Amino acid sequence: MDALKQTITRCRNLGLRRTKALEELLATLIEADRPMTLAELAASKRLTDQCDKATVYRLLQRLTDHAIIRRLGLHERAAYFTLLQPGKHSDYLICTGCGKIDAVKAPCPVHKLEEEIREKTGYQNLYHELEFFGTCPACA
Amino acid sequence: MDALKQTITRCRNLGLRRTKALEELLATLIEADRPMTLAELAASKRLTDQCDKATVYRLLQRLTDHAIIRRLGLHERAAYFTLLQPGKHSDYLICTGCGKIDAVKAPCPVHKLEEEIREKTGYQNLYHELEFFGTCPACA
DNA sequence: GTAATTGCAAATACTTTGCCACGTA
DNA sequence: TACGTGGCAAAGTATTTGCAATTAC
Repeated sequence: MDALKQTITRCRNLGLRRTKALEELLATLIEADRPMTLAELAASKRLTDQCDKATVYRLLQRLTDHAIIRRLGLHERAAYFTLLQPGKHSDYLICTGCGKIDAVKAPCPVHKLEEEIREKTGYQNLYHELEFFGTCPACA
Repeated sequence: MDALKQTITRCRNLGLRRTKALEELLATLIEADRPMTLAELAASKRLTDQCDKATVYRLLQRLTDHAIIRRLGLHERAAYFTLLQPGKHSDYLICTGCGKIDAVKAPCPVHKLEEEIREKTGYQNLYHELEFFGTCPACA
C-alpha cells in the first residue's frame, strides 16, 4: 500500500486536491494492477456510490494530463487507463476471444528503436505502446 | 494498381462479391497507404455518393473477419483500419498533438519476443501492434 | 474566502442493427 | 433464382460538457 501513498504525494505536488474520489480511484487502479476502463472504474466497489461517473471521467482526464496515468487503446471500444509508475513499463498480451489482458513479463525489446526514432525524427516526449493479440488457450 | 487487383482476387477467393463499394474501398485504402477511420473512408472522394456509411461499416467488418484488413486502436476515439498485405507489417509513429500517423521505416524489433510468447503461453494466431507516441517537430 | 472539484442531466460522437430493396453469381 | 449486399433510419454504447452546488486548502 506504499504505492498509493507515493502516488497521492505525486498528485499533491502537482497541485491536485486530495479528495475521496482521487484516493479511491488510485487505490482501485493499484489493487487491480491492470488497465481498466472508465466504466469498470466507475462501477468498482470503492467508487460506486462514492462518486458520479462524470467525476471519474474528469479525474482520469486530469490524471492523464499530469502523466499520473496513461490512456491506452487496446482495441476495445472503450479506452483503458493504467497507472504510470516511475521506472515501470508494461507491454500487453490480449486475447481476441475473451478480452483477457495480461502484462508481458519479458523485457521490452523496443527501447533501442525508440531511441533511434527520437534521434532521427525529432519527436519529443516519446513513448510506445506494444500489444500482442491472439487466441488464449482457453478460447482455442 | 497491382495491389488492388491482387486484393480483389483474394476477396473473390474468399467468396466475397465484387461490388463497386468493395473496389472503391480497397482502392481508397491502397492509395492512402495509411490506416483510416470509418468516417474518413465513408467521406472519401471515391466513396461519398457511392454508398452509405452503413455499407462501408459492414464492408470493413466483413473484410476484418476475412483478415483482408485489420482494425487498429491508435488511441483515437474512432477505430482505424489498415490493409493487410502478405509479408508487410507496419509500426506507427503518432503525434499526440496533431494526430499525424506515419509508418515507422525501421525493421520491427518485436518478432523474436512474439515467438517466445507463442511458445511460452500457447496463444494462437499471434500478432502485435506497436505504436510510438510523441510530439512532432511541427507541434513542439 | 476562493478556486478546484463534484453531481446531475443533457449533448456528442462513433458504432451497430433492423428491415426491406437490390444486384451479383 | 437465391443469397450476399446495400440504403435508410433508428437504436446503442461510450464519451464529453454546462452549470450550479460543494469542498479542500
